[in-house]
Amino acid sequence: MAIQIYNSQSKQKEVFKPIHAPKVGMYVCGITVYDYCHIGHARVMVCFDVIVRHLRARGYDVNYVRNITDIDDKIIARAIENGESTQALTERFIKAMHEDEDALQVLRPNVEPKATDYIHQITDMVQTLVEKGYAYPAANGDVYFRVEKFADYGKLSGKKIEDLQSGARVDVNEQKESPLDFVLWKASKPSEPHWHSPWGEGRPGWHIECSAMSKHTIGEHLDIHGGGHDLQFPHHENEIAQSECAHGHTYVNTWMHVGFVNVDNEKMSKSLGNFFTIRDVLKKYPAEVIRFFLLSSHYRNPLNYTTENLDNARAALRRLYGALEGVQQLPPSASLVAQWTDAYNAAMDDDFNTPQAFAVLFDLVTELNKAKAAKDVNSMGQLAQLLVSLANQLGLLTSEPSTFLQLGSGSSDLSEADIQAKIDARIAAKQAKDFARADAIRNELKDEGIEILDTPQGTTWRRV
RNA sequence: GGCCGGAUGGUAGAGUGGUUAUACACUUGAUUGCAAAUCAAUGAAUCUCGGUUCGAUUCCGGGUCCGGCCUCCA
Repeated sequence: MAIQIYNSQSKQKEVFKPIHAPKVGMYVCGITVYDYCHIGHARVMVCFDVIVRHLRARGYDVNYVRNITDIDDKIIARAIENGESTQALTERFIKAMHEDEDALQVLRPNVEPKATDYIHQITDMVQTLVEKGYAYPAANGDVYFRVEKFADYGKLSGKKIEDLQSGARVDVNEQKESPLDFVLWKASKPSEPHWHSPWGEGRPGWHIECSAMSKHTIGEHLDIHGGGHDLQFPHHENEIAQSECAHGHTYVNTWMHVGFVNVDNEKMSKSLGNFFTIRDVLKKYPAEVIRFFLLSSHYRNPLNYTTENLDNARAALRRLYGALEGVQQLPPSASLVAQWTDAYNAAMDDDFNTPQAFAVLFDLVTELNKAKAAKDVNSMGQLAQLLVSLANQLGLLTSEPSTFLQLGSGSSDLSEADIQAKIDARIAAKQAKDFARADAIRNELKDEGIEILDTPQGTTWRRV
């Protein structure tokens, strides 16, 4: 069964065929590091993390590259605002980004190239484009890409050059031959960070860094290139123009774009100011709940950020962990593994359908709970281990069940020892048939946000 | 204005040319000292108007509404 991936360029699912199987070259546009990452960034990180994990689980040797934009207008502006160097600013936020990713169980890409480490490769590529006539230096020291020279311009986003020209939303810039032309190299003011180039002191334009860095970390022809949906145009369109004109052949086979996280059904974005940072949300919800939430909708669809949806994710995750609680895991039989792994892979092979994969996990939970009810120690042990191993492929169920279930938002002062003492007292009361006392203790705990569960394996507790 | 995507039960969210997942919530039964958890059963949806078809939620066309891109954005 082959993996099918929806290609944004062809607008349909295609059978995935790497250029040099089993190797896969995959490049994802990362973030511009001048602020903390928000939940929209988290979605892109988590979705591509799951995509890479699944490709690897299916036997591919994935070279996963995700860049870091560490020089641009906003970085310069923020650094001036803060009275610090751009380097100090970007290093701080790269560190913060890694902390957020680690919390969300996002595996690091193989390479995280930074634009400022590839200036030479960038100027080389700009030089090539100038030599081939696809780019031109302007009088002020900028270098622009000549969009009309590239016949395929618009093939990714479905836009036509004529439509774009009449759109009139492009900057009027005297330096450009055409308003659609975009900057490859920007002349810098003396006070700004700058690098030497054949066209004078300056810094790279945004789009060119990805063309240059993908070439030098993967190659001229990528299997997969991804990013947020808003990058499709103009960023990815411009990358295609640069790379295909510089190299003279196809740049990317499969384009993947992750849908937005919305707030009140509107795109969450820094410019709209309606964003929630990952670290803000981590104060309110366990990281795993956030990860589950981000994967609960298909990656291409919009995802609405609401407390209801986060709470729902938490409740769903509690069902998964609840099934594992008190079960001694056992190695599953080959037939059991085949049955459930096939179902799981069928979901994930179909354009990484995580909601469908979740459904498989929950079906497995139902079987596991049945086995628990029947006290079938052998079945439940095998099903539990299978559940954990499949969920682990999604970066989920990586905690001990009791650890997750006892995490809470409640602000109880009770220590675990206090809780255990009350539970012991209640058990004693129950044995003495003093149910009024037992219930009183249970209510005391409930007021503290602690829920008591009497199970065949003994009394356990969790936070509400 | 140009281009693109979406509309599924109370909520979230998949698949499917015929019998529609899964989760949360609701109802009933079993279980429990009573609960909780769990199991079982039940209820509950495919925006609208046409077309193709024996049959459309699914395919095609029109409409309505929502969102995105066209300017920095994940």
